[in-house]
Amino acid sequence: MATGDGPRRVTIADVASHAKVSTTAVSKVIRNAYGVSPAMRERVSAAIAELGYRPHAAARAMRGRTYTIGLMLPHIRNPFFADILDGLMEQLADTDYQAILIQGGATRTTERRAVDALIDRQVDGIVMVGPLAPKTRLEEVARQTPTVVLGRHERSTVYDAVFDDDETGAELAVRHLIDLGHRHIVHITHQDDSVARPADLLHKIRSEAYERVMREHGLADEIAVATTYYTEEGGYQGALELLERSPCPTAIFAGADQAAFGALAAVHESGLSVPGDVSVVGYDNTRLAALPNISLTSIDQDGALMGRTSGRLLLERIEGRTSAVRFSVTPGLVQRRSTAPPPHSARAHASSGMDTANPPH
Amino acid sequence: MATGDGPRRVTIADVASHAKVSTTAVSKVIRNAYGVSPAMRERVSAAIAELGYRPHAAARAMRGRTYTIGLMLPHIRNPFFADILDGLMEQLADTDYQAILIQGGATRTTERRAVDALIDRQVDGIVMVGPLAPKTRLEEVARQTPTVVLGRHERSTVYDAVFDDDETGAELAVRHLIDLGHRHIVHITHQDDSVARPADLLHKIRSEAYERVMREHGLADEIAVATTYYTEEGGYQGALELLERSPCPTAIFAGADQAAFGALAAVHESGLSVPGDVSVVGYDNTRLAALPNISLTSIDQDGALMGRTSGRLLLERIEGRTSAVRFSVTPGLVQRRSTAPPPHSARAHASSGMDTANPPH
DNA sequence: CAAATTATGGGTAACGTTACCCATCACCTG
DNA sequence: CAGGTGATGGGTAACGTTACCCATAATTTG
Repeated sequence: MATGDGPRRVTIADVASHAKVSTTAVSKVIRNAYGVSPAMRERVSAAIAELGYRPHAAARAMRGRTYTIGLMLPHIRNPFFADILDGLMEQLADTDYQAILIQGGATRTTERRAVDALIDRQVDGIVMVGPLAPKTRLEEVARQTPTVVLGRHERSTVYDAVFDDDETGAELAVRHLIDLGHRHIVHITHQDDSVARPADLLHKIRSEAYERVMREHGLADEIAVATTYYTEEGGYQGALELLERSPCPTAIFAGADQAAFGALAAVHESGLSVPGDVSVVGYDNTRLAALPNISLTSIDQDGALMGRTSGRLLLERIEGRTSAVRFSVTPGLVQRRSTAPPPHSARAHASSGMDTANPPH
Repeated sequence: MATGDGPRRVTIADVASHAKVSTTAVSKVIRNAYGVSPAMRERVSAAIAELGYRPHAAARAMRGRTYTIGLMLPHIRNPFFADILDGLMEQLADTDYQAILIQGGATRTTERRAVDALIDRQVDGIVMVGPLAPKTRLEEVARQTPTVVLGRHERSTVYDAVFDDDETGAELAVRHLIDLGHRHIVHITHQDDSVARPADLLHKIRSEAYERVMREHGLADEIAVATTYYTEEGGYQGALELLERSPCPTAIFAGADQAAFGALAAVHESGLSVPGDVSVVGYDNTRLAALPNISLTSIDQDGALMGRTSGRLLLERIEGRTSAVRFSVTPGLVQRRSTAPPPHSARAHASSGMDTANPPH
């Protein structure tokens, strides 16, 4: 190995000899453990400051805590996750804990590798955002390390769950479109290779709520779902596919803002206007949705609150709580200019279908 | 501590006794070290597979490598960073290395804490994206751990540098606006609390190139810079401030797409149209810029390439390279519909052509 | 005032892995 | 065939920290 290691790292032993006390004493001070006199604390703290000592997290990992929380995100591109991270870091700010992120990717395999990496690095707690793994795997992880699962709905006794009421959120979106007078309402959902029970995955819940509400309003025949991905590219492809239907849909409910952005692009490229010809609703109410020239109607869920809560629950677990907690946030509709009543029956579309140019890359 | 640790972790000793060899032998096999016969390799591999052994990264950290690369990002909200991460992960995909991320935040203090956290966790290499720290600090880090600094321009003998030619990029942007006939061109830059030499920070380089090009075209008197942040909010505030000038600017060059998005919002809110009244140029060419109803002219820099290169350089350093490498990518202008000639004092060019940027009303 | 209790500090053995070195053994040389 | 040379496998001591336990001093109790 080539690490031209500079001056040797300051260790607990250096601090101990400098302060003329034992390493045990130093360890107790830095951990705020029981059995240290104020004088001792003072003395050791001074030595620590003087030498610029920092505990070696990797060494701690062998014996005690690492003061590290691992956050597994499917992908960092989705700005909604930034809200979650902000919340988590806010919660951790006044503690000794550090958050590290790892990208889980789009498949169970890559996700597993990522979470294993977290476990191998001996993090004290794990937050998994929208994991694909089956419940058994989640519980296996949770038995090794305190875990919060964010975005899944199943009930477990070994991990805590934080989620949005996706059922209600999707219902708000579809109802909003129906109330505006739409009937040809289509949906873009997310494809995954998960083996989890569909009822526990947020995208399944959203898409099933879509179908349910449609049926409840006598629109069973209008149900059409494109199964692509909660990404721009996925939304773009899904919308292109759905816009070829006849009659052409007048409203698209995308399961995530990212997908809605792609859908907007597809609508525009098809020569149709939003919301003149097609209304679009997203989910997550990311900041981008509020930009005036996107102005996307979306379902708001409080990502920062979810992040803060995840952090809090993890700290509680680390401190010893063993009972499982479920925390649910309530979504709300934020109406913007991407939704409007459908065009009147006798309307003339610009020729649809033709210009399938380049996807936004 | 409450970790209800499940079954004890499989260790190298378990593998050794199961395969009836020494722990040393197992260690050699998993590290691909010299001195193992094919038979031995076979035998140990079988035992590893059978027991589902995974090396304990935290324990490895005490002796050898952790096979971990740490990526420090100022903030994950900027989608440009996702490109960098994609590149880095692509480069690492076929190796044993894992990437972990850490958010550095907006100040030197938080950044320092983040990078220290990486060092304490004994990562084998660090990529720092747009760090605020002074060069001395970067070199201090690099002496402890192989380091790539991404986005800064200074020359160092202890770390590798990967960056975009920001000078050229900014020049492309400003020239483009000048060529279109603009004179009242303003700039939005990023504020930081760095103590680095201004000439080494990418936002300084961009803003100085803006001023230089303006001067070279006899537009010294038109120079106006808002110093906010490379964020949506920053771009919004900066644009509001700049739009109050008299005469009103006809073009805004934002130092980053994120800021440009905010600027677009501000322009719209001021009742002005893009590009009818005001042209806007961004930097980074993030995917969002390509969305039809944003359609932002931007300077493209290949983030994935920068990420891949960072990974490669780090692996080389870990393998023993000690000389310093500098890698520069060349930016290019991607013209979209957010830029057009300035409105003419008295003429009937009446928003010719592209009215596209009108928000869906 | 002796005995019991509490408060405080330190010694030591791990934790799981790897670097370094040594012991063996088979195979070449000349 | 003695001595040398690789190739292969294993023993052992760290790495920096903390949990557990014990020793001592200080205080309270009966």
